[in-house]
Amino acid sequence: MKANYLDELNERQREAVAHINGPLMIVAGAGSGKTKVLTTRIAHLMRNGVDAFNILSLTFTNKAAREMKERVEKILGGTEARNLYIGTFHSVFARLLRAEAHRLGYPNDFTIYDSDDAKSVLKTIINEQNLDDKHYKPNLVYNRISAAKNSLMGPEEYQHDYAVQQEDMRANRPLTGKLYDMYAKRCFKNGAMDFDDLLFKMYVLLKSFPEVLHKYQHKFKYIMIDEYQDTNPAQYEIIKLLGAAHENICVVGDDAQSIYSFRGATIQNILQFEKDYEDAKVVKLEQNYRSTKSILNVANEVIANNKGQIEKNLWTDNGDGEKIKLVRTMTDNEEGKFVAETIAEQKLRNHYSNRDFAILYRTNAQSRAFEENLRRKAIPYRIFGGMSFYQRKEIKDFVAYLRVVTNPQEEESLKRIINYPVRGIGKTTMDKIAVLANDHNLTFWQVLERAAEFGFKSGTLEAIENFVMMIRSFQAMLGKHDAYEIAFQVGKSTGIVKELFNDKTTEGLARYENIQELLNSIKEFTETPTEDGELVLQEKSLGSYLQQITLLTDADKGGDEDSDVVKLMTIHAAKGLEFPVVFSVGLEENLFPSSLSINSREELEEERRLFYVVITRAKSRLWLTYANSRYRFGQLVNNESSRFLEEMPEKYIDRSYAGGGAVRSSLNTGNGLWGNSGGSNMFDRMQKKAPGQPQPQAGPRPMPKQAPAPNAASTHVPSAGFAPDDPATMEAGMEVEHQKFGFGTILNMEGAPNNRIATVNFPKGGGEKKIMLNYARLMIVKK
DNA sequence: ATCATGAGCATTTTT
DNA sequence: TGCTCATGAT
Repeated sequence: MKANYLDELNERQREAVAHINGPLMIVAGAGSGKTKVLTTRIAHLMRNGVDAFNILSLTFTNKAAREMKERVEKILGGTEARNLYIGTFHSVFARLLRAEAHRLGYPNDFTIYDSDDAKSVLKTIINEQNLDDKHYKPNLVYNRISAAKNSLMGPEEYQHDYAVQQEDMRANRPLTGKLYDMYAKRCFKNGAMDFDDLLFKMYVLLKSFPEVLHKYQHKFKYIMIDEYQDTNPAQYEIIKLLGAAHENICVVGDDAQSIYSFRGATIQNILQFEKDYEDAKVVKLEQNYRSTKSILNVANEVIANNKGQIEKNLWTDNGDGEKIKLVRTMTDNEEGKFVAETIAEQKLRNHYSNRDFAILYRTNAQSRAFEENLRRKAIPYRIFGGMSFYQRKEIKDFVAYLRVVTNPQEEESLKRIINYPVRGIGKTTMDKIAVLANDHNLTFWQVLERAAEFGFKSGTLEAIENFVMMIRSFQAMLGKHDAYEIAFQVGKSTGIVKELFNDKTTEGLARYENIQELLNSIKEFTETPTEDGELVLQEKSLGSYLQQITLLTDADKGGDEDSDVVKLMTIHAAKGLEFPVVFSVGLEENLFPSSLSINSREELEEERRLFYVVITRAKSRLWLTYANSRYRFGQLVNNESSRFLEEMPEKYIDRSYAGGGAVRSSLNTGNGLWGNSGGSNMFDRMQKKAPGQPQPQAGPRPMPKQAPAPNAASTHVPSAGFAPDDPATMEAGMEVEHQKFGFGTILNMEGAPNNRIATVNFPKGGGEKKIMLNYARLMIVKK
């Protein structure tokens, strides 16, 4: 262990680290060295005789957990750090529940449902109840159930809680409570827990089994919680229970960065800490090591508009740095173009690498314009978030097999795979099975196992029996083989891998690669040495693998972690990260703040905290951009600039960039604030336009893509003797015919030789289109 | 039973 | 706009 680890801390940080026993709250401003303090404190505890096995550290994301583990290891050296219990709430509780679930009547190999799985179960139930899923939208019902669980409210209480019932009545969904009840029962029957159950059931477990509570209280003598401002009531109560015996609870958080109330987090938890633990020590970390003065001052001034903050004064020794640049563009696409160009320019001017840049937005849907423009300028990038690897169809299908193997009572997965690949067990048969299962009070799997008793047609019966036999053969491997061996066998015996391999379309190829990647990740899982303490069962089993992956997000799928790429992500996903140069984009009313969050002070303040978070991600340079108009659901809409822009102190803002940026208040003060008066006229003109009218386009770009005349694409009749030509023989400039789009000219060719992509202009077929030649066939008309 | 087509809907944010 | 789901044709 490094001897001088305390010397590397400032006074406040040292104070926090040195506090060993009793409750401690660390109010850690943005960039104040929070992770350093947490990790050093763990090391310090161990140095002072605390056994690593007795330390529990809970984080919010897997990434944070991993980072913490690594940093503690670095401080300590050796392997002791491996005995620490560090993980997210969800993953740690999943692991504990895996050891204890039988007490609650769940199989220890219970399945974890992600939100898609959960909604799918709900949808089934809603339809079974003959309710209209347009009105009882699975999404909405799921959110209600989720909120209930996060405040530890079970189906019984839910249905008897007057206020809750009133809300459901008002929303005209009085049966929500009933659905909650049925959903909970169905999950139980399936041996499955959703994300919220991992917290809820953990609480129930500790509350109902004093001996279990005692066991873990004794085990986790020291508890640390990161991002405490984002905990919800369920997490709060669990911590309270676990920590009650020793009260060695250390929470770290920043009320100014609480941005997860939509998920049930309550800022009250952090504001209340001192009341909950009267002898709590409070340490404030107020020195920021990350950002320039300009950036930090802007952030401070913005967040001062929120009420009820924990008082703190974040300051920095860093230099003033450049002013924050405010940029207005006409359209979302120009916003993308501006950002891409600025990145290219900054790379040259200030010798930045791609990895130094982050583009941060409010919603995932905003990423497209940046992707396109970065690609155009050949700047490598990576998008974090969005559709997760594990949400892809082929992955879910494959994982469904693995789930059925470990937990055959789980119906969602069973339904998913029973006829994939096609084996003649279609809808009719499934309906019949559902009825049988219901009538005889059996699970689907039990019906399948006893199919012979129920008079299926002989062909169907044979298909079912083969299926059952196959699954059983996998199950027979469970005790003797690790996750990879079983998964490999599944891929082989079911024919999935072969089927995807034989699919030579682009999508088929991608799917095949994804499955290979999944198999690789399973292999990697089985080959990574075990690093955990006593509680672990069979760490390399298929069951424990499945337990993990549902809790992984795209961002956790490491690998090219430090590759040199520009990073694109939502502001939420960027919390806890820092970048030399940040582009905070889409700063418009209705987008940021979101139109859904401007109806109450609380919601608006959360949006403002989000703005605070994005500003404080930046180390040295910060661009704030917004567009006058952008496409939303295919509609061009005009937006005013974000109200938050008006809350920033003028002296740190540079409005001259890119032809000047405008803020609403500038409109009132007339002209002259902008470096470029042409921009102002343009802006005025835009504002005066009646909504819905076509907007003039600025710049050299052509008018927005003309919508093709209705049916233009479908009226083309292929010439007699239409025969596709070999893609390899095609070149730009040729005239070609497409069966649907008609005649056109190839403008450009790109892509690998075996996967060429042509940009073709079809005058009568909807204009420019990108055509993947491997499957859209073209005939050469003229070379 | 599978595919193609079109209607309708969606956007907050994520473990 | 682009995706998902339901529907209907083959």
